[in-house]
Amino acid sequence: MELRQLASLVAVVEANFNVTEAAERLHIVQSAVSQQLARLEGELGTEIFTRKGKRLVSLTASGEKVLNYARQSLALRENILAVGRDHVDEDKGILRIGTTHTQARYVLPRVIQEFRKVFPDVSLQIHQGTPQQLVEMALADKVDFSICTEELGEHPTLTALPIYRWNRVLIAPKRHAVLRCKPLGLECICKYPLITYTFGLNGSTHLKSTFARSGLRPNIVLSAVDTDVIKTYVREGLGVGLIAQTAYSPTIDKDLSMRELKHLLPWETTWVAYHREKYLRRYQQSFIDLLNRMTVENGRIVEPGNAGRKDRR
Amino acid sequence: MELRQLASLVAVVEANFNVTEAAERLHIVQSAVSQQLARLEGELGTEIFTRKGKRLVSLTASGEKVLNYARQSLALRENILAVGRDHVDEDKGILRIGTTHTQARYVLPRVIQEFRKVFPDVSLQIHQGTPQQLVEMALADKVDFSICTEELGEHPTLTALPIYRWNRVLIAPKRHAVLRCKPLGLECICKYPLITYTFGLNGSTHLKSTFARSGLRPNIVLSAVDTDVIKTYVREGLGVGLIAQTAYSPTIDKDLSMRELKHLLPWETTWVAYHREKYLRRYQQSFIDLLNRMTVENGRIVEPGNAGRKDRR
DNA sequence: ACTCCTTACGGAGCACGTAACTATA
DNA sequence: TATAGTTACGTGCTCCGTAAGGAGT
Repeated sequence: MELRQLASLVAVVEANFNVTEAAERLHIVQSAVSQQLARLEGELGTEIFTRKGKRLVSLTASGEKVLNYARQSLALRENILAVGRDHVDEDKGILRIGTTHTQARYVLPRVIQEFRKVFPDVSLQIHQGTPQQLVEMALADKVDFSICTEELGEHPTLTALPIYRWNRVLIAPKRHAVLRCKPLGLECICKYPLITYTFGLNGSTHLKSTFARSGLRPNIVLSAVDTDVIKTYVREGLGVGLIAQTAYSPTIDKDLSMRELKHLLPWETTWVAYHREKYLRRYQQSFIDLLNRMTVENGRIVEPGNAGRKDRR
Repeated sequence: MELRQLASLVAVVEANFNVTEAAERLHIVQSAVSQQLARLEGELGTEIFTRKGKRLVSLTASGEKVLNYARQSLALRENILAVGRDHVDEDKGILRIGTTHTQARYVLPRVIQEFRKVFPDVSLQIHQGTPQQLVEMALADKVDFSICTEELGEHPTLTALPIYRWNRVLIAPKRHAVLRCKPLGLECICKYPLITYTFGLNGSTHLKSTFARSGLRPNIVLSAVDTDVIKTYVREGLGVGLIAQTAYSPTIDKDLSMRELKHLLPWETTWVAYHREKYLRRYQQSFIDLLNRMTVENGRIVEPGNAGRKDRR
């Protein structure tokens, strides 16, 4: 039994039991994949797939077990290859980051700039997705690690590290009625149509329950995955925006008024997470270290990688 | 990179960097192993071994990491093959048990008899060793699981399950002076030369500290790994024996007097343990289930596999 | 009719074995 | 000098590709 055969098995499953597509992903012809599968089943003396005539339909009970082990084997191969690449040139390679729009747009630029100074020969890939997708991507090694606020902290096969804590701010067009509320409270905010992040993104899960606990039903007229979209509609006068403080820029957004809501809304933690068994190359570890040293002051990222405020949590 | 290459790497390390010996274990010629290693190092682009001229001396830093992953890969291959064998004939195969002399001689026979009734086509292998060796054997998959009283419960990469609790009895020739002690206490026992298990076997670690805590220094004139050896010397009049209650047979040992010491000496737990990631075939799981259902009454194994006393722990 | 999988067959490459060479103890 | 490892080369097997055949939608 060789890894080649296990790779065929995994590829076929990931291609929804379409052998032809699996072959394309493996950059070999379809018949070769068929042969590997036949060889594997022959060697194990058991059917891995259930079939309908010649078509593969699903996995047998044994097949499920084998698949599980096969995936782990291939992950180990990746680790071994990574050890090799690290040794050949430990400052050169690819870094694949999975994250949400908001992180990619407002948080990561400073970190990435810092990272590029130290590792100019590492090419960066940013893969965007929902928190659920980011978990999948980290588990399947489609990305080296994922960064976002939800989902990451809970999965048992991911190692998750907290990066920073943040809260929301309210944004509204200058002279909007909400700005006259003194003091600014939840009931007051709820009087106006709200625009905020789509449920399940950027910590909106906690947000919802906070309003619920106060017995308030916010009127969310629009939700978006994307802070820029929210700002746009706030500018259009569609409503009042609730966005991450890190996403508010006093210079770019000077046409919008901002109010902090730290005292009203729950704090969120943004995490970085990677597969528990993954070998991290030196520069990957360095990136995570940079994230950990990242300092947030008044919701603005001050200086990743310097001494800064260390007592952040 | 294929498993064949990783197998060569592991074999060489396990043969103390002797390529010739590794080749013999793999049932191929030595040059073939050399080639596989060269191929692996070539593909990784890194030296795995440090060399003295042509001879392999040790692993490099990368080599250590690779070896670690390689071992895990090969363990996964074993699991996959086991899934296959389970499917081909789930009641047929080999069961390799690692254990100490005392377990093999006094505890396992009843369990094994029961097991053979259910799985007549499983061939059994008993491998004996010290608790330390048994841990190694379980970790390296030289045995399917290990059974003994010490060491097993602590190792993090082993799954350990308690089987039964036991204590020691005192044995002495009929009419020996120690038998006249009423009540029988530790001080009294310490007046006579003692014969018991060698340190690190059959729970003698706890035994030592119990005497120490009472401020007593037992005079252990002979220690053995083997209960039968202890009995022999007790019969010779060399001293008083402290053995596991399960190892005393009223019929065979009717020339020796026995006294329970439950109230004086610490209880020991005998464990079964296997590698945390190991796939257990059906009959292996069944054997462990049998061990778990094993019932001990007055230190005698009553009936493995029946209802019996279930409130044992 | 089209897609998809299997099987047969041929060529290229890889693995293993033999053997000659080289280096260490 | 004996032992151990590398390198060279030949043979057989594996793997991949092409292509034909059968099975499902």
